[in-house]
Amino acid sequence: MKKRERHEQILLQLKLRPHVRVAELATLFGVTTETVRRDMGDLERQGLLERAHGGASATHPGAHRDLDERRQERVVERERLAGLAASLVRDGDTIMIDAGSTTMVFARLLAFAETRVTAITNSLQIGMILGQSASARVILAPGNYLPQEAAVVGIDTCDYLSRYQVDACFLGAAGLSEAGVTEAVEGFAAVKRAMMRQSAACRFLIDASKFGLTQLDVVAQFEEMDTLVSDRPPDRALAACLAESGVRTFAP
Amino acid sequence: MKKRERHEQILLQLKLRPHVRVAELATLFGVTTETVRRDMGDLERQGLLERAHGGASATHPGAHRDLDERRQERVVERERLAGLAASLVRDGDTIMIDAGSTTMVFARLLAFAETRVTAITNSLQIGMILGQSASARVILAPGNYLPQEAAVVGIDTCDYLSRYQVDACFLGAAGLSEAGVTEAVEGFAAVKRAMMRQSAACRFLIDASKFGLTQLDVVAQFEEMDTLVSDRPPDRALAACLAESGVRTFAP
DNA sequence: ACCTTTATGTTGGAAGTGCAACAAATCTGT
DNA sequence: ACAGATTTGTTGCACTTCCAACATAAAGGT
Repeated sequence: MKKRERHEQILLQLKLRPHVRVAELATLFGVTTETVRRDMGDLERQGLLERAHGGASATHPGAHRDLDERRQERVVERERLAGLAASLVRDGDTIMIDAGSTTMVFARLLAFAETRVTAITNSLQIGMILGQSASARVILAPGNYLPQEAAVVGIDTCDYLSRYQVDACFLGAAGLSEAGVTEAVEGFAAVKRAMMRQSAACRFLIDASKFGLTQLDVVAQFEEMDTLVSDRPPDRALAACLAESGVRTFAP
Repeated sequence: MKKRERHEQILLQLKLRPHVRVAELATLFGVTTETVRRDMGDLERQGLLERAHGGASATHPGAHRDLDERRQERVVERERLAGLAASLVRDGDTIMIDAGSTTMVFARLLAFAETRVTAITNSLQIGMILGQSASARVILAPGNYLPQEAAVVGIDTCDYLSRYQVDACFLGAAGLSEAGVTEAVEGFAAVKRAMMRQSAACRFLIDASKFGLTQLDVVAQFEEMDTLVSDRPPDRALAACLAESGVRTFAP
């Protein structure tokens, strides 16, 4: 087994569980612990994992090249945003949840709060997180798997969603500007629109760093939004657009 | 600083970085390493973190303790079995893969071998593993999410599967005896049967520890099996049954 | 084939960690 | 105040891991 293979295997393992041990991988690969240690050293220098005593951990999902301080601040703010959104869900609600890093935090808080919900999602991670909670019922949509996002998209996904009618949908987005809500990942916009069609209320979870950005796919006009949840109030121009279309905005 | 406070702090830290160390937290909190160790033990029992040598990691979204534990067992045998099964797949094949710890290893080897396949599965983990491979196309079935197995089951799952026709299905099982192939997890048997109906060939991946065991749900009679892949040849009686029904057996 | 570079294995001692048993301190309900 | 439960600290020992230095093996280029 070559070095390159081991490196890939280590990273693959870390996608499946948060932590691997040096000794464990050494026996699995049939090499010395020192070799695994060196492998981990290489990968750590590339920023692909984080070393720990006796093993290594996956770098936090969604950690690209942001400064640590910003990353921490963002976590806190995103947590608050998601907390606001979670407070909009009541026991017994049926909801749809879109794939995304913000909605993932939302799902975790929902699971933690043990809100009794039935949730339909196209995100595998969100399904797994919310599925941990005994008080949640999770239904996963089918479709073509998108590895970068750990979600499914495509016609099957949209078709399947159209079989349900729920109280509300919680959607993330990559941009919010005068053009409306926009998305960058191919296939996501269609899924979001499908979810909107099947929901009595449509709530967007968009953190302030997305304000003013416009991406390729238009997901929704202002008129189609019911609620915007964010970590900061939008600026003048955006706030005017939102108010004009009667979008309720939640922000600390 | 009270216990509860420390617990919250530990979890907060784990939201900011993937891994914390016992010693580090001990000095931070001003308590003994033993205390931190106990705290981590508590939190681990609640499934809120994952212990590691010298520290703890955040539970990875989508990591599963029972599955991880099961994966630790019989690694070598399972690897060999899965390798045999993977060698039965050719470039361009369309296959269905059942949820299970053995089939998960199979999927990993398939991804590693970069076999060009289109795979349909009801297992989220298998979808994620195989989806990593650029040469695999993964289609996920919908359904009710089963947290213990990280898979979906139910009528939707079976319905959806019936829309496809594939070259082969690769199924695990909890028991193989004179009664045939049997399964213990509720809902799995129906999915396996649905997969069998849509496949030209039906291959069972069953390690030798399952020989002689009979579970509640009968998945298949011997006549319905095409191939058995295992890590050891079955004993006399079982081999006779298999031979009589023309089941091809692969075992080292 | 040769040399150079790289990768891997081996070793021994230092340091870190886990565990269990016990003791001390603190909390809790009556 | 008291007894009992819970929590925390202490200690000793076994085990694991780390690190650095060196030896060996494999790979790659000319």
